[in-house]
Amino acid sequence: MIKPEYRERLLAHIGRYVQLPAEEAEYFVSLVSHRSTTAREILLRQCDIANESYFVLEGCIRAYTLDNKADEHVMHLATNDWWITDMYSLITRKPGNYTIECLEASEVLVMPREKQWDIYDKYPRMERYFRVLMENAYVSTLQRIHDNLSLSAEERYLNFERKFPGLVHRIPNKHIASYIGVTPEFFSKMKKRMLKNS
Amino acid sequence: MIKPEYRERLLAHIGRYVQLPAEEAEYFVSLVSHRSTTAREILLRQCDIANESYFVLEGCIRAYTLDNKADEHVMHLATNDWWITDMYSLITRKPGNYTIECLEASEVLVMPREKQWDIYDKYPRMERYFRVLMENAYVSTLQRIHDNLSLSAEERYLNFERKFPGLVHRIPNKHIASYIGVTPEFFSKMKKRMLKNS
DNA sequence: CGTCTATTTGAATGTACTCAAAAGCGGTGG
DNA sequence: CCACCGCTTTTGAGTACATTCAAATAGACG
Repeated sequence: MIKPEYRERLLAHIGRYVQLPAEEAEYFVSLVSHRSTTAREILLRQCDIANESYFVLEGCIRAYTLDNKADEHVMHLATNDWWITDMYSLITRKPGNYTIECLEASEVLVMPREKQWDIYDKYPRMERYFRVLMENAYVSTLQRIHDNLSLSAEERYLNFERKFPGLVHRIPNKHIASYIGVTPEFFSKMKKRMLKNS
Repeated sequence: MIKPEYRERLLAHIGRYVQLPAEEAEYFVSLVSHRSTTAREILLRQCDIANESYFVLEGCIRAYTLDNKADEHVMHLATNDWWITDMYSLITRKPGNYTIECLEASEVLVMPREKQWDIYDKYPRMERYFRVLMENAYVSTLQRIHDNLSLSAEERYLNFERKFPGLVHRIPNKHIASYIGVTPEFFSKMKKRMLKNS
């Protein structure tokens, strides 16, 4: 049984995107299970097929890829009330490129892929929920491309702080450097420079 | 009345993502209208609210933004059988940041936003079509972020040629430079270098 | 307390940019 | 059909932002 507080968190998230009759909402919540993780725990490995999505309640989780020089790139950071998964692998049923790792001990709700797909037929309004989620994820990813092209590293970092307040003090900074697209060394020098000029 | 060939093109596109009864497919096609455009014609201006999506049949259309230094960034290039719109503006009903411009005289099918939203209630399977489109758009946008972070400009250009075969000979190269994230000057030098080394 | 990882620092390097100017190209009108 | 005009592409020189590599320092965790 899922803690009522966590139930409410997920229901509130859904409610922000779509209106649901109580029956459907109950059914949706009945499909997820709760899971506690430790720091550094891996939820999905590169080359595995993603079978689940995770709704983050507490903690922080990253999804990263390796490029052909074996360098890591942090593609997603998820904290309170965000979904995280390897969408490519989830929709294609092929081995993915993402490793999903907990950066802190975390609490998540787990949605099995198969149940998610079943619900689309049973309750079409839930398909709308995920459509709208996808639309928003798509738009914010486009914004990230635009920012990478048009903003300086300092500006991207300021954006990051607005989007993830306080996260810089919770997780290794090299992951933040990777997320905004710079090396850890440059990130370190940049932060120092920003402090001096403020 | 839409040319049967164009009708088929749209139906085939839908068919790649979702199975539809003939009735629903007919209804869907009845919602779009055909439009011929000239080169340099603007379909949507920055700061206007997007009311339509465009399915490109012939020609080439770009969507670009301006950053705070008034530099253009080509966010989308659409050719045969791609949808293009300002998704942010379309879903939020707020003025957008994209200008959508035809780079060649083009043939498009126009889907009014309002009719698209209506159809979600009438035929839930169409909501699935757009959900799946969004999932794919999202995944390929993530891939673009990854490529921008991990590939050299040359590799990004080779990817571009694979994704848009022959387009380099059809449109001003400065747009391609912008799409892959380099200046026109650098793009020119890079192409020269690649020719020499091959 | 010791070990492992993360961060900082510095020097040298490189990739891509800016600015300016010349050359090329294409469309339009005379 | 040619000549012109405007836009695009090319070229070159100088520059900047960010990287790489190496090493020292700091911090976290068992």
